[in-house]
Amino acid sequence: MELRHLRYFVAVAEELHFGRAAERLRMAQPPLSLQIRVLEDELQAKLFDRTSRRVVLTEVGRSFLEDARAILASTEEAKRRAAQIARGAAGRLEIGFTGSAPFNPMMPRLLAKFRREWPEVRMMLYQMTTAAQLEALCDGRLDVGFARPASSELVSRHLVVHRALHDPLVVALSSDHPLAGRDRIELAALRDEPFIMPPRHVSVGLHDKVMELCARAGFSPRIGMEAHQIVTILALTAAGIGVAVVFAGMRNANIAGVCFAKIADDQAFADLLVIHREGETTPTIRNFLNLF
Amino acid sequence: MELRHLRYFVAVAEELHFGRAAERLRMAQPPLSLQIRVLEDELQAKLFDRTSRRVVLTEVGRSFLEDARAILASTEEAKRRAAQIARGAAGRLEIGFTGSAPFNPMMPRLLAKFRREWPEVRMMLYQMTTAAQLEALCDGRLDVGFARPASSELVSRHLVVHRALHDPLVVALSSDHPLAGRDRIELAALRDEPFIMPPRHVSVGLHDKVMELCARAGFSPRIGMEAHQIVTILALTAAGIGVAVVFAGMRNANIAGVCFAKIADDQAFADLLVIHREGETTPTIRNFLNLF
DNA sequence: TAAAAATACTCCATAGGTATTTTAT
DNA sequence: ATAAAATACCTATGGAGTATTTTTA
Repeated sequence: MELRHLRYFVAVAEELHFGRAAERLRMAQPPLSLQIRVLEDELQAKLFDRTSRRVVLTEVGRSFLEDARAILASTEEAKRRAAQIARGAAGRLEIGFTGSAPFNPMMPRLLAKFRREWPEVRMMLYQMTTAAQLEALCDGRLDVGFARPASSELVSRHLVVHRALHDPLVVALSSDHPLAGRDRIELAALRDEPFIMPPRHVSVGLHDKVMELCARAGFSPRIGMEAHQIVTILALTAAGIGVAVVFAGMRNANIAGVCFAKIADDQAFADLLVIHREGETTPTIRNFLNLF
Repeated sequence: MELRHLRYFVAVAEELHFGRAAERLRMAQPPLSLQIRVLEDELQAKLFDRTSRRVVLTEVGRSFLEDARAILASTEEAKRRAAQIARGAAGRLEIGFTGSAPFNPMMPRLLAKFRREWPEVRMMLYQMTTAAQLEALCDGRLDVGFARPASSELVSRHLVVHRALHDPLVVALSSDHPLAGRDRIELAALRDEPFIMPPRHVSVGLHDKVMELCARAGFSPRIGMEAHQIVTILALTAAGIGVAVVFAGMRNANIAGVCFAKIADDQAFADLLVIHREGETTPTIRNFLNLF
């Protein structure tokens, strides 16, 4: 059985006349009769009771007409959907992001813009560590990731990065801290403070960057405590347990008892990157990247 | 697009290997590659990203795979359903019956038996006058009818009758009537009683039969009242308004205050007939008639 | 008898086969 | 170097056309 048989059958069932149906199908009547017979043979059931004077649907024919119409409609729908996805106007986009990414309004704004332009694309959002995102990007579980990998994490992977945001690093201090309220401080002033940091394996980029900045300021930071989540780190600084270096976007976290101060070092930044597979041709992904 | 394309596509999508898919489809690899390309051309979208080393589904391909599987499953389902209806094992059976028919357990029992043997067939039941049934049978709105037509009603219609039940006619009397309690009475004994009857246009068969029986008993009945429904006629006899001749099955109506008596005339019967179209070949109808 | 479906046959488009080349790891 | 897809070309099945016959209201 082929869709042709269904198309022919529906035409005859609608016209109840082989000649007119053939005309509508732009073909001759005999091959149409033949194909209907072939269909009947395959179904092992008569679809029409026909004499030379009139053609009527049998009970089987009435049932099969509904089914045939539904199947033909499904194929049109499938074609339409395929074309839509090919244009990037439908389908799914798998998006990874680190816990800190959405605190800067840039990322939420970007997602909103994409939604506005491509409302039929389902955006799937997954909070993941940078390392997990790189892994997932490589084996196709993610399409784009928002993260701040150390350049060492990118080597030999077929990934491309794109700077989404120039994100300065700031110092987070308890409001009770003597330096609280300063607009800008030298890292060296914090040489004796305990630092609160993410474990290196969770956030290689930030960890190494802080180490590098401290080294340049002439000291090696004492790590007072480690916490996986940036918001946890901020809560700990609010409690006066130590100081931390975090992304400027975290000012938006609005955690009570925390003050922020710029760092007097022009290398004090950790840009937010959008990461995707090299040579990715999926239109949905291309549409997303074209928003920049 | 033809179902063949979908079958081929699903095979390749499942094997992710043109050679193996071709083997599974019992065909050579080159025509398979060609047909997939034809499909892609029609959809105006690539379904696979393929190199000579590996084949992977594109986003469009993943979506189209779901659709293709669903469409192929629908066609199988449609074929299965058609075959079932062709065997008479599914579909609908339109059944007409006069108000009196179900009072004899024969008809309910028959329906129950059919339901047991062909549980997937939906029986549609319509209470209709005999004349309406004959009309509906002729133009296909009914498949079988339970009625007692006068033979004059059947002339020149392409209908066939089958005796479902030998149904004696009995006299219905009020319990207060002097003749109440008799097992069997002569119709002549009722010559002075008002008769309660259905209007002739509603029930030609019963009306004419009563007239004929009375004529043979040597009188012409005085029609005291007319009522459309047999149960109404019985209620009126219970009230002592007159006597009536009804089908023996109506004893089961259990209406208080009514007595029944056999009629001393061997022509006092009005068999219940099953009526259907001549040369009807629908398997559902054949299955129903085969229950006799 | 006339309208319409079925049959008989013919033809050619294209699905599918075989042989070979290209490509990517 | 090799496995696998693509390309080139050929074959033949069967879908569609034309002419004619059969059927039934």
